[in-house]
Amino acid sequence: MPELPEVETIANRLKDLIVGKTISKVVVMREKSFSGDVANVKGQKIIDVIRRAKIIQIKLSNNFNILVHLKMTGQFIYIDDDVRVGGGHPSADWINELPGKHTRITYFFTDGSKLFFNDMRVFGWNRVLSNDEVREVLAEYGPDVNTDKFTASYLAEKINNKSVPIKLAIMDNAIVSGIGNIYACDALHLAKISPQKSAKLLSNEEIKRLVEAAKLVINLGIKLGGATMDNYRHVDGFSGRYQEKVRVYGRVGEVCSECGSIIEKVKLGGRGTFYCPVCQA
DNA sequence: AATTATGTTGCGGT
DNA sequence: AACCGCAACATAAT
Repeated sequence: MPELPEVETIANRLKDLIVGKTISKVVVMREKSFSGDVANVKGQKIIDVIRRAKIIQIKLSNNFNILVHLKMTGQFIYIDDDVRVGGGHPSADWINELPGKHTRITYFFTDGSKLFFNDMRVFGWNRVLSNDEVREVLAEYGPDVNTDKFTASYLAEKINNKSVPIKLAIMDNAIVSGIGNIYACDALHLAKISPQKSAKLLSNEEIKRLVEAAKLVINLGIKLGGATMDNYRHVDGFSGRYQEKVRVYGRVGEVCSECGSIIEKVKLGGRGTFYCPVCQA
């Protein structure tokens, strides 16, 4: 899935586009992508769209919500009267053809506009939940990486007895929310810490550097509208630009911007992990 | 053509 | 309990 910057970009744009609209109809093409009662969304007005962790919360006027996790390949594409917002023409077929092969849910609004939930791999979900149920779900997540609650002392306390590689610790959303594979790799490179290093062996100095680096790369990601490595698109179909600034993610065999060494790739927790063997020794 | 990888996370096993 | 590996699924790349 999109990580925090990608989800933030989508939630912000969605807010501008659909707050105030009323849902007239929901068409579910793939049951696995949707749970809850359609009756609780039909006829309801959208009063807000916010992001928490990597989750989008669409708040409805009846105190219910559509909670959405995009997982790996989920995407929202918004169409107003068949005119693409922004007037762009993204080249990918799965965006030009709507509903497409991977459209799992379509939300129809009373003004004729539509919101498509596409999800190639069908890992993502849309759940209709009460306010209380939403609170319960979100309570499982650690503080968002880009908030003041995520501090060096907080992280130190969370990892001081964890022997897992530090990269897996910062990708654990119960510890800190919002960091996925791309930004984990890049944050560790910026902080000059080996992704394999056991979490509990980090010095206080390293923890401080890591927290600052994570905030920096995540905030840069937000500023650039996320990273479009593959499936991620903005709500109106356009790409993000963080991939143009990526430090190490996906750059195996290329040159480290800091020292000129060749970037290597290993597997950690089953995920591709990119790092500079010299800067992050 | 079969194998491997993919922006996530939750499960079942050790 | 902490940790590891893999499964959920579809596709593209090697």
